[in-house]
Amino acid sequence: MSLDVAEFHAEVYTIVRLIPPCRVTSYGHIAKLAGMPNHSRHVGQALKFLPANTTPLIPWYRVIGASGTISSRGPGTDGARRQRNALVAEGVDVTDGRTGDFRIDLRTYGWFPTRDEVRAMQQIEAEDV
DNA sequence: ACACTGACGTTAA
DNA sequence: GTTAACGCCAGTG
Repeated sequence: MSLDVAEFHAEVYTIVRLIPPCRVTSYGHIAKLAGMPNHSRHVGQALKFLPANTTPLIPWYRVIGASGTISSRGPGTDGARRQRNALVAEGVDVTDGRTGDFRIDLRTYGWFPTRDEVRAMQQIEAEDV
């Protein structure tokens, strides 16, 4: 069974929507929750593919690297800075590293549920509607 | 087929 | 605490 890219992206989006406010998780953890533990890079690819304004809103800015740093989009881009602003606006404490990188304390803000917990959350979402 | 890239992760030093 | 070297895998040229 081959994996459809669109299907993977959709799976990523449904999981990212479940991240609570003021919490962050990593690309790799999203990949695990989607059942693709070695596709962390493609989680980033899925988020990059995301349009600016989505309905429902997908909190892409709550996804950071496993080391607790906001991934750089390369020099000359402002994506990382916008991500930091979005997190700060939510009340997340973002510290500025020496080399201009942005760090978040995962022990405080990290959100790393199991697949079962995510399934339970999806069940609750379905009931709420 | 080949080399290189990327919003990544783990490990070693 | 840090950086460097791999491993990873779908796209791209």
